[in-house]
Amino acid sequence: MADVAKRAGVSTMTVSRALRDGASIAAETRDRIKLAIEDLGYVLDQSAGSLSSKRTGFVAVLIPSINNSNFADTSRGLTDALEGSGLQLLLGYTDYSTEKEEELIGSMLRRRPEAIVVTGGSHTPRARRLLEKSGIPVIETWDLPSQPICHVVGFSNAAACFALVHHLHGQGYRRIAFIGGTSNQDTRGADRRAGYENAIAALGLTESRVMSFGTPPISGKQGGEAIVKLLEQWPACDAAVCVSDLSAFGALMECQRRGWAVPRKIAIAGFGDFEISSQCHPRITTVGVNCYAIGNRAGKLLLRAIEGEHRGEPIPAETIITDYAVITRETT
Amino acid sequence: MADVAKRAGVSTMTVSRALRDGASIAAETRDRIKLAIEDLGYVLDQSAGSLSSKRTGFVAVLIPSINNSNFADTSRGLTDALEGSGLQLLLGYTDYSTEKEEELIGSMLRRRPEAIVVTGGSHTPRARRLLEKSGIPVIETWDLPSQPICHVVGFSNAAACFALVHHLHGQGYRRIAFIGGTSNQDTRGADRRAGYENAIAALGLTESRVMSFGTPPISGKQGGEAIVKLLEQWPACDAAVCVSDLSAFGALMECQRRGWAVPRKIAIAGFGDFEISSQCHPRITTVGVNCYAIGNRAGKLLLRAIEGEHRGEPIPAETIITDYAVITRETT
DNA sequence: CTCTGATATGTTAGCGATAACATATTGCAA
DNA sequence: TTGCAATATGTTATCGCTAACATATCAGAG
Repeated sequence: MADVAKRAGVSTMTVSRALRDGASIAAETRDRIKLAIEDLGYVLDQSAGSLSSKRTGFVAVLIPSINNSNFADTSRGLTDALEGSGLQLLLGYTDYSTEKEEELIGSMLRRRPEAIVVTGGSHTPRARRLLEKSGIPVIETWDLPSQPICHVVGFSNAAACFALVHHLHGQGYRRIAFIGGTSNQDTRGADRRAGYENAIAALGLTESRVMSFGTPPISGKQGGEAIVKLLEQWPACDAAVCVSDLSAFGALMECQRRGWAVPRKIAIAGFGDFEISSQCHPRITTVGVNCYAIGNRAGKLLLRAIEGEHRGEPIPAETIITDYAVITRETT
Repeated sequence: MADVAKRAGVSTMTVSRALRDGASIAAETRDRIKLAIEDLGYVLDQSAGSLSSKRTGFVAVLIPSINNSNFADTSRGLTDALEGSGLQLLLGYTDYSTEKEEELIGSMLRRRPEAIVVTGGSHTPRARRLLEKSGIPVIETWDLPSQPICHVVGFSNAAACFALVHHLHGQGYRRIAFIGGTSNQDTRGADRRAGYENAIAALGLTESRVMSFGTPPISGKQGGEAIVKLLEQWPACDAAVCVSDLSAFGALMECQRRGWAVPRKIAIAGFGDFEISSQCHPRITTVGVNCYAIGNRAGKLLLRAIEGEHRGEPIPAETIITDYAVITRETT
């Protein structure tokens, strides 16, 4: 920057001002500096700037997996909300593990993000402590934690799954099963299962049929294997609720492969409204959960929170509940 | 850090050493410092550290889209390769636009990454200049540029698509069409189309049938619409090569919806071997391109390059060609 | 008992930018 | 013409950490 300043015949402070907007600087000087920058191929060092200004321009975002169209949509919503704000996403993948999340939170905080967005409301005690003491706005998403750390943007996975089972009951299905992963690490999956169990009880259905198969997130392939095992164990079963659309899709395709009519022999429902569910044949009944909106509203909330923090007037903790809807299609 | 130092009765330098491994420090002192850190809830400020050590620990990665399982696999490969190295990905999405790429390269370089990975070999002139002058290892992936900037990890999209068409010809198909997006911004898509055209010419087939539909990346829905238009325009067409598995899947599902037998009425092939292609019914013939390996090998290359850079012995530009293979399944 | 080299710790001086304040310059109302 | 606010630029002192060098301590060889 000193080189640029010398070449433009100004001080470094003026160069610094030329690179930001909102600073008072003569148009002519700015042009001269821009020229010098172009000539020298200078690129601002933002880490140095952050150190001085105490604004890193980072937002830390932790999602369970990159390879999941739901979370991809959420981070797209976030990216879009932050467009033009000068804020940059620092993305991390937890692989559905709270231990990995804890580790990632640590390494993220070392970068001094201005806010942090996490997926879900269950964390290791240490992770929770780190978040609480971080001094930056924290947003928990994709869930409605009973004891939120700060802000929340999400919905109740249990209620959404309850609604889905209720809907299937309304369609006349009575022997409804649930297909999900084997672990409780995927808390959203566990919540959905809880919603299923609640619905079975509330509807007065006698038997709950839970087929746990594979480590979450369960794949399409595992969904296919699960439905075969399900029908072996409970041949009379007339509907299967899958923990995600991906497993529902796998189950559906396996049925087609075996010549099992869907929904005549067995109905299949998913969760998440992945793109694939509206495109495959037959189209899959699912719960649409507005992933993009979760990210986008979290992004907008976070912008307000950061601005508040910066002006010394922190905004109070907010809980934004996003909507979901059962989408009836051809598999039920 | 000064607080921690005071509490542990040492200097800040010793605290700094306690936080890195490889530094000479007494185990007892380290424990005392760790304790003080835990008590005070201190979190190292890495930006300040980077400024001093000139090592930011960032690796910039630009991919066209987050919502594409191919690129998701590539970044997973990268993440895995970098595991434990202390390097952190700085991910950016170009939306298949070179303008956006240029802008992103600028904002990434301001963070002083230690290496940068870009997708494809075509960039705006300014973007190219920025990369060349960046002074860090640059890796172009997913392509074999004729004039690489530095390192390359990829394959020839044209050759891979050529091989696919050749394979279809071997299966007996003669009136082969290509379904892709309308723009040339997606250079990998354009390369695949070129490979198709070359193959048609090389095989002595008389007519090339290119159905361009929608802005890349074309969706499953667009794939479905495209195959309908394709068969309207060229009813005798007996096989369709789609620019990606997603569009192939959409086309396949649309055929099923209309009761068109695949592959009897028309064969369908994709590109990329997305998970979906091996799970749907019938399974889709495609070209497997080893996305994970592209990311993983790029990651390992980059580690060597950074280390070389750091030791003052930059490694020479490398070109790693990853393999691909036509995977014959049930749609052809 | 001294000397040497290894190990452990401290001191000083930045890294490259910006905040905060100081100073020049300008325009325009009185 | 004078004075004062608004605008444009410069100066100085950090931001929080680590490199590089300096110093202290100690074990073991001679």
